[in-house]
Amino acid sequence: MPRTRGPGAHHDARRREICDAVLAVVDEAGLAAVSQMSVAAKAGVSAGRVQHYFPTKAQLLEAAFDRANELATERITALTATDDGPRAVLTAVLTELVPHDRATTTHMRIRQTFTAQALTDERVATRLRQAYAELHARLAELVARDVASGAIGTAERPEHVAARLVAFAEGLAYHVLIGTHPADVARAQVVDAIDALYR
Amino acid sequence: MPRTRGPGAHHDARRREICDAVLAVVDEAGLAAVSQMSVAAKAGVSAGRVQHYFPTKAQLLEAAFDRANELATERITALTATDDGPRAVLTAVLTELVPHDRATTTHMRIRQTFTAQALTDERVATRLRQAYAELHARLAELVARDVASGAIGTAERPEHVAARLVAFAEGLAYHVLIGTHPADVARAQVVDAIDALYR
DNA sequence: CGTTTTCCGATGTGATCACATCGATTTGAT
DNA sequence: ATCAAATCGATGTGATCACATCGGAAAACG
Repeated sequence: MPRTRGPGAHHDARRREICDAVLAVVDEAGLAAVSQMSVAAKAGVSAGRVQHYFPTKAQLLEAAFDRANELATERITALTATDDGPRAVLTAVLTELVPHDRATTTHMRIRQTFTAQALTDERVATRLRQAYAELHARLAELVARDVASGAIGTAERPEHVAARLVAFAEGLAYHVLIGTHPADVARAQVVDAIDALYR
Repeated sequence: MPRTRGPGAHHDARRREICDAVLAVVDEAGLAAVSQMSVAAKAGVSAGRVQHYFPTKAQLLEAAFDRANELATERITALTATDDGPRAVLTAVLTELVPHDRATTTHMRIRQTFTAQALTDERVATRLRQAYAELHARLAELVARDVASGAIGTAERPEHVAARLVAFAEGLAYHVLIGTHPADVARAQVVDAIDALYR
């Protein structure tokens, strides 16, 4: 039995595979297309296995959303790691929200889908609020650092600046997704919004 | 037979009632909860009538989305009618996108839901793009007027300014909907973004 | 008034789904 | 090796759904 570390390493790996299959189905066909069958087919496993690891559909969706947030956090953390100063990190993170390749497009399609789901699913809503609280806090801290250094001069609270920039980038992102706004214009507008902070 | 105007006045009225019921179900329970049964119950009619006016579910959803866009256009037209100048109209329309009462909350919940649906439903996507093209054109025209008058000084194209402001207002709106951002702050931020144009 | 079309409620049908159940196999601990 | 737990495939079940069908009621029209 191949096991990399501790008991249940396979258990977690299989859960992750199934969650990734859910996210792939959501990306390609939306939440309505998610079922034991479709997920099992996408993951290349039996429907029984899906049911074994996620006895109810609600648990499956919640776990998949957790997985999406986990992936998002990884991406953001990677961008935050390169410590080129708050401005560079802010720019990197926020422009990454605008779909410009397969990975970012998929990511935002999934996010948009679950945001809609959150409107009528309190469990998803709770997770979404938690994810945004963390993102806003991270970015607000970057803003606060440059406010303290004097690079940013504004009376606006750092948390509000962060929330505003995220909302702007996501609003643009949705319009890019549905094709009503060019990705390059959106990206430039995000960069402009950040630059405006430093004037 | 009570008929107000021309043949089929009742026909159109009943279609509208059913579409409004769809929108009510979407608002309260999401697109997943839309079925002949749920819509008929919400409208207080028989399932047979729903099926008669909308033979397929796709037609029902498309008609409901058209109805939502019709209502949105009415609201915007009402705000545009009061000709207090481009700036006042821009402010009125864009702040109206931020949920602050029952009507605006419902409107944005429905919009968010259909935006997600558009990601995997090309018929809805087409309608969504058309609706945004009209909104952007309307707002761009207002911006262009104040650019021509010199009240707004910017090198940005009016269509891009309009798209940017809408994206920002909607991005904030979604965060207000899910409860990660206060409505009054969002509204003030929208007003600020417009004010920035006039500096 | 008659008839032709529209309306619409009721019922049927096949498909899909979430979830339960259970037997067989595999795995991990001792 | 042995046992107990975890895994997992297969099958069953009841519910829901979209949509088809059809008969009668109502309305529009000549």
